[in-house]
Amino acid sequence: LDEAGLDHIHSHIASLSLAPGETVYQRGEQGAAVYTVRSGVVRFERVTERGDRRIVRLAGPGDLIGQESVVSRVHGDDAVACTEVELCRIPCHLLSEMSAREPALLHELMSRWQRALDSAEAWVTDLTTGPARRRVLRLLLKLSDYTSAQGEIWLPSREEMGAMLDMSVETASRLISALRREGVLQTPGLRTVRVQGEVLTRALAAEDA
Amino acid sequence: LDEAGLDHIHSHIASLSLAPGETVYQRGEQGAAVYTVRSGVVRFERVTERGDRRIVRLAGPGDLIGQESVVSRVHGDDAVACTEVELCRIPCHLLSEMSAREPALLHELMSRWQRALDSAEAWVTDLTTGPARRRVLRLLLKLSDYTSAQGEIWLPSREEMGAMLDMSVETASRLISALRREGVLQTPGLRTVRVQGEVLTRALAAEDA
DNA sequence: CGGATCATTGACCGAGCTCAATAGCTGTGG
DNA sequence: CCACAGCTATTGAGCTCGGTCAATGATCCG
Repeated sequence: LDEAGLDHIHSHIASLSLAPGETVYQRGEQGAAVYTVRSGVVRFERVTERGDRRIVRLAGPGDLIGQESVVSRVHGDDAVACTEVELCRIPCHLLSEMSAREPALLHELMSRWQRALDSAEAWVTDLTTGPARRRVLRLLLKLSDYTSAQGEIWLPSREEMGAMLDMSVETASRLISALRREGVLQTPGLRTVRVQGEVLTRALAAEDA
Repeated sequence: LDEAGLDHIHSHIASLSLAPGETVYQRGEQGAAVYTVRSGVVRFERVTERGDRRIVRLAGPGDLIGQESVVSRVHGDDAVACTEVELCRIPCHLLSEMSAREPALLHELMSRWQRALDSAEAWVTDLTTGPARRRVLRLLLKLSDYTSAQGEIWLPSREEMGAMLDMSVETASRLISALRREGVLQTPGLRTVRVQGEVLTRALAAEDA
């Protein structure tokens, strides 16, 4: 890409930051851009027929979100910031322009789609299977991918955990408390958790035995 | 596309049919082709750390499977025929050739990816949420999308239902029996089921109330 | 006909839900 | 600076849904 091209691109890419709870987009909207996550965690949620929220996937640094806009599909879920989040907003028309010049970009785009699909399928096996305690441990393992520079991991509210793992807030709370007592995790702040990967892995192995 | 082009394509596209239980591909393999489903139902399954099978998604007529091969990713799950299945096998190199000539094809491909992602996310909200009876009813609703020409719907074995809905075979059996007694469904054959959409919808509404 | 596999049904029990009370934390206004 | 209101998290008590174990039918071949 030449100099003028880069300028053109930058002038159209906006970076934006969201506070926890703010939404990137909502179900049913027709988006005009895709976003890359620079920092923080974004959740995708849907509402069941019965009316309860269910979190179906997470995205973290490096992930692409809102791809459906590229194929002119309306968003199928709400995308909401879980933590402080920094995003890059890339308009779809820009993406089209760029990919016309650089076909490898399309390959990359498809690759991201597959990554999202993978993570949605893994969600089912990891977080909706087996006893509650195991699901909580697997969630912690997944969240540890999003460890911050200071070595702290975002700990969802109990209600969020419930929506991710399909359990009541009480059960989530009981299990986190139990793990704290057992020394598997510490909670320096209300929304942060610290675990030793080693200990977590051992706890999971014990669970799966 | 000209005449010669079509010949070229047809000479490379093979249609194949699988018996129930035969696999299209396996986890970890590096596929060289994608497949479209012409008839029948294909399941995608993964194995949890603990060793139990979990079905994470289904594909039916019109769906594309094995897209990950396009971006040179190994398959993340096993694809297995649930029923008698007819597939079209499209080698990836052919897909590349064609999409170079016809860019709309790439758009279509991405659209299929999004459809798969959608269906994986819907799986979580529909089939892993709430009490067992509700999950069974929602599964029947989903399967009714694959109703055959004779108005019969494929009914999974109880073990398969267990792997889809994360429940024991006994619970699946009990619930199917109960629904049969209540007149919500009939099972003319062991692996086929007949339901009135109307009745099913009402049963679900009662459930969600 | 005998053996194998899958579905059904029963009895019992425990994980996790519901309801309810208590404890912490945060912000707001006096 | 303190008191109070509004959340969220924690903990307890009791009950139910669904799991486990086990026995009995139903089907399908060989």
